[in-house]
Amino acid sequence: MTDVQTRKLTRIQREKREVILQAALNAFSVHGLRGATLEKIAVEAGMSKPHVVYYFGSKDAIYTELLESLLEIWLSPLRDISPQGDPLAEILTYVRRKLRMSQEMPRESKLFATEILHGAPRTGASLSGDLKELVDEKADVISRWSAEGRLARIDPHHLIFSIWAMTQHYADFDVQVRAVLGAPDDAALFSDADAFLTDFFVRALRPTAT
Amino acid sequence: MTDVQTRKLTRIQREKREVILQAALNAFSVHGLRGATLEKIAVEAGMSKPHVVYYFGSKDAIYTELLESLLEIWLSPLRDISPQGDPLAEILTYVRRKLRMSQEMPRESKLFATEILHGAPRTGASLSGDLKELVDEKADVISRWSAEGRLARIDPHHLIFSIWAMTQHYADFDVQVRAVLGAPDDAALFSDADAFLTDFFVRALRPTAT
DNA sequence: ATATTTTTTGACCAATTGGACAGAAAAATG
DNA sequence: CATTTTTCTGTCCAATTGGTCAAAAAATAT
Repeated sequence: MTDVQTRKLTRIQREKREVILQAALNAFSVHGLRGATLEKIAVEAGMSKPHVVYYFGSKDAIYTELLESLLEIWLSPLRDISPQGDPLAEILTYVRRKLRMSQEMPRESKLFATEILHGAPRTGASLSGDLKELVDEKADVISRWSAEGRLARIDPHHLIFSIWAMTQHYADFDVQVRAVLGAPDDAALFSDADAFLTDFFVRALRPTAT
Repeated sequence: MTDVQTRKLTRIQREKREVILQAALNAFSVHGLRGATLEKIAVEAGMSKPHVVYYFGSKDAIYTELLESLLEIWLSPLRDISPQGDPLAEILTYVRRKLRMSQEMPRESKLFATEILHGAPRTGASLSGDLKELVDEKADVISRWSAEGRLARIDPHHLIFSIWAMTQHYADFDVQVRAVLGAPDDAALFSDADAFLTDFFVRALRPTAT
């Protein structure tokens, strides 16, 4: 076997691959797929360029693997919305988890953002497949809540878009946010954002008294 | 003079430059600065590669010129928020104008998005300068409205961020939006988004009856 | 220790690409 | 018409870059 496959990996192999993936995440999230070079990734990973290729075969493969391995964790907050819970609480929890992910995983957020911004050439299938299915399912739950009068009447798909947009904004466009706010520290910024979003969504989603 | 400068341009020069800028906007908004090639821009503009260089000097110069020339129009809706108008109406108008810009100028939106996503290396000054100044000014207006009880009490900066995020989302991540919604036509999508955002911001911003 | 497999790299290559250059073509100027 | 200036392109170049290859080094197995 001339290529390191993903099937049966030794501990060392898994660690090396992880180091490369982290270095690649740094590079890709800042410069995009074309902007990041194998050279840079290799240097940051502390190994030679051919060694990186030895482990992944190509730059593209690293990028794709990153996206795929992150998709699961990326969607988990949405997946965890429970039809059994309290509607407003469930959605607020979702909003806050997404915001926390923006704070703790900004590189991953930017990786997805650039990918989709550029047309999602290697994610398109997932988008209209798994993602659409999951979103439709949760949209149904939200619709039911609205119909039962436990939540404001609102388009559930666009509601989900708005949550994505507002929470990811703090990671993807942090440079702009920080420039406008005058470079606040991370804790303060995300604390303010949390308060704002909570308040905002409570207002928008609380069912109107009849 | 060996380079075409921006001072005194003939009609023909202005037209040629405009053709190049349009071609470049197409390329940059899809592939980003590094992903777009001079070759592609030249082909799409219907001229040779050195001709493009003749007019702008470098690929970077085209990119920078695009950003600069668009900044003005991009911020105009925010600039037009009037302290004299009705608070809710002013903000709803702003939201709708931003949404319309997402619909009519998605390439421009993506151009800014990629630029900021990648750290705004050639826009940073504008962000913490002109942009911050403008946003602070309008935030003050919104704060006053809130204090006067004409608008919900809300953090004005984060409100502006949320408007940016939600409206630009429809342009920047349209691939994802369309995938999830099942490829609706443009008119239907933006009509729905308009209805959603209007309703959403009315709920969130209407002052609570005391 | 010896053989074998796996890991790691230096040297190299082909393709891409931004752009320099010289000069042709066209237009403006006299 | 002649000349000068502007517009435009074919050709070429140097730098970058993704990736190959042979072989060294290290680890593992016998």
